[in-house]
Amino acid sequence: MSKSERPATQCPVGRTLERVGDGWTLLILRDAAQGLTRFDQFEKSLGVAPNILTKRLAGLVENGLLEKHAYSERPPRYEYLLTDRGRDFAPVLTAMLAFGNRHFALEGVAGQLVDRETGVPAEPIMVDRVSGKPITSEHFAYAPGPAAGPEVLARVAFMAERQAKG
Amino acid sequence: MSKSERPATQCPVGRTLERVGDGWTLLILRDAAQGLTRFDQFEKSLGVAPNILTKRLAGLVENGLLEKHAYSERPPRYEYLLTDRGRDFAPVLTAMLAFGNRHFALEGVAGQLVDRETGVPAEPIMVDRVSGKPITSEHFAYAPGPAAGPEVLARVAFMAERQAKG
DNA sequence: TGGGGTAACTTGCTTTTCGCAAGTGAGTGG
DNA sequence: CCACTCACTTGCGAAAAGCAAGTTACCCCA
Repeated sequence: MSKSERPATQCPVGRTLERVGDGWTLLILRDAAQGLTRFDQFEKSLGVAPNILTKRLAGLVENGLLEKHAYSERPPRYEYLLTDRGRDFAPVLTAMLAFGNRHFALEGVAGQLVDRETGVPAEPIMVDRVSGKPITSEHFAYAPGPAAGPEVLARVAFMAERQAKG
Repeated sequence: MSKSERPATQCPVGRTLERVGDGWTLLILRDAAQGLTRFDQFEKSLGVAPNILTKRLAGLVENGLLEKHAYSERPPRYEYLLTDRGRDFAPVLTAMLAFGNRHFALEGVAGQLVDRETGVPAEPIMVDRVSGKPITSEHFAYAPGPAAGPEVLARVAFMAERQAKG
């Protein structure tokens, strides 16, 4: 996507995508969630070019999802550890995992989340933490928040108009 | 990322990213979920170049998330409608929305999901549909499925080894 | 009948980014 | 002291993205 200064969206999805909405970045986060920490581990696992990896790791550190930590001073060696923010990204990956299994597991499920105790595969869905209601368009709607600017308001207005008509 | 034939991952997250793991593609899906259907609506909303938009829409159609539907034959006019598969992608966007609001809403929340009846903002989390347990690494682990090949098995083995050590 | 507008693109060109290969620095192991 | 590991950087050609303009096929209005 363009690097040039586009006018900084307010949309929370857009905000997320601006920072981590890159293929390699998401794969790095997947691998980090599975316990990879070192440059060459990511390099081998992903088959990514080192210059690209350097950039993506720097971006993740800059945005606070990874922390660069020296585990050896001489020689200088680093590992990249997930921060709390990075760990908090897990639901996005979980949602992608579930979606991939539902739609792109042609030859059957290759990897899945299972209950540690029972071994039963999970069926991850999104619910509201408080009410427990599943997040569907039936129960929930996109609405402006306290900081909503014209961009979001216009979008919500469009959706409302659309709902009224059709 | 590279278009050249890399050896087709089995990882469900990887599978998903291969097909829709592109910034513009994800933004198109966001907009489609909010009711946009037409070429020029996406073009204006996203500020994306038309040649790029054409490619992304074609990719989404090819992967079965959108359907190209003629709403006028003369002149030929098309709209792009979410398929069931496309609608099923919503949890990923919801997870990104929640993540964005938790971490990148500097000046306050601009857009959020609210309960249609009560107007109370949702706090979307992932749970197992059957047991209702929240999807955390405490309760759930990544495990090979019936179709797991060496790639997934090696990854799981690595994670287990890592867990054992500390 | 003709000028303007809309919608959904395509084409051509420039700029940016990516991917690959090779190189570098600071060590460790034999 | 030679090979090897790790975490990179540099240089270069290829691929992709962005921009502007053009195209097709209508409809509307006077």
